[in-house]
Amino acid sequence: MSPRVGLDDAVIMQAAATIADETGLQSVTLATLAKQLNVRPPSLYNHVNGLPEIRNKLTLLGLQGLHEAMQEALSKQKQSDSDAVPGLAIAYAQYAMKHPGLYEATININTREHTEEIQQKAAELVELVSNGLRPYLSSAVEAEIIHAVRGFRSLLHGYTSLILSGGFNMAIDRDESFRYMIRAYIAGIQKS
Amino acid sequence: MSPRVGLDDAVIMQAAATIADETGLQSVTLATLAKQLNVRPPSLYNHVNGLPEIRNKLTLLGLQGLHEAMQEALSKQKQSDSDAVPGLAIAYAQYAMKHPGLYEATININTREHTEEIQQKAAELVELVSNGLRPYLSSAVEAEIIHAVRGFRSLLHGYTSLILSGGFNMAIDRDESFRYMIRAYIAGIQKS
DNA sequence: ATAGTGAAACTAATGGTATTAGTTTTCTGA
DNA sequence: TCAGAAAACTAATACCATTAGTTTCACTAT
Repeated sequence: MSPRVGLDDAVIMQAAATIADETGLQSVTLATLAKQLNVRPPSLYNHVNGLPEIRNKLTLLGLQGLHEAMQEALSKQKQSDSDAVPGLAIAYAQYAMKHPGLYEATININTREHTEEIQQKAAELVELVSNGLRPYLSSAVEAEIIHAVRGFRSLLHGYTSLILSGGFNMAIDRDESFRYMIRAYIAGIQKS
Repeated sequence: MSPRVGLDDAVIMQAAATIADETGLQSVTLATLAKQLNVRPPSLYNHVNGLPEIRNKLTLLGLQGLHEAMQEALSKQKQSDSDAVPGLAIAYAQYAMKHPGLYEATININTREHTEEIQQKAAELVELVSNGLRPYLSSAVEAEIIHAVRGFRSLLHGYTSLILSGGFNMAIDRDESFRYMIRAYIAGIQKS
């Protein structure tokens, strides 16, 4: 009756990530998860602490994925150092489109308690963007770099978030809009 | 036993908006709403069709509020016409900070069905931003205007969304970052 | 004034959710 | 081999939204 399904924290989170990306973050419940894994909901508590913990782990997975995607984009174009930022931006957006559920988990941190681990990973991401953006700025004043990074993140997140929410449906190419706004923003921060 | 509380669609939505702004959109439930209004949950169905409808109405309220706030910002500075956009941006952000719940309702349209009314109001908002942005653009090509509007909305939504999610906590003034990014973006779209 | 009607409240019940407690089964290592 | 820990289970509790069916109130027309 309990033939020891090979359940495991990693297996559970993999299933949760798949559900999140395929049918939306809000449909990651203990019920759907248990059904997917051929197990009764309470059994999941042997491996995981409850739904909030699962959500936190999804957030961490999303941040890690985003970080890896951008890191990879950076290393692939090390030659043309000053042109790294559009690559970063595209990597960010592509990851979000490929993993909408994990990306969504990355953002809605407001209501939840966030782990130390999550804080850490988020800071790494800021650091990465920061380094990518620095060559574009004439001033090396730390405050200006922070303003520039915040703006860049706002642009990236706003675009992806609006797309994932069903926005930008007019018959104009979204990718082109994305390239346009990145180009404009970069030009803008260089000017001042 | 049923002393005819003066319940009403408007009263219900007012309570829902308050709950949304004060304790988060996710805590707008029929249970909290009924408790707030001193009524049992099923009674609400005499006035409202269910939770999805309440959410849609909150979305509409948010869009209307946003539209009014930006419209007002426009009319208050009609003199310096070419400098309207920073005012629009500030009005947008201020409304979102003042009404975080309604603002959130404005965005998470993805999972829900949206009414014709909502589509309409959203289009009006785009139109308003579009008109505000037009004087800044050298080219009057419609596609470029759309790109510019999308970028502007992305920047606005990204900034407010990240703030509301608890981001941008470093000891650097957020308002200044906001002014920086708006200034940079405007400079960027003028350049090309 | 009062009877009747429709609206607005109610109670009760259903089915979904997370979570806890307590129990059984299975695997493993001594 | 067997004893204990780990991993599944069932049962129960406490929420939630929603529907059905019932009662009560307020108004309107006689």
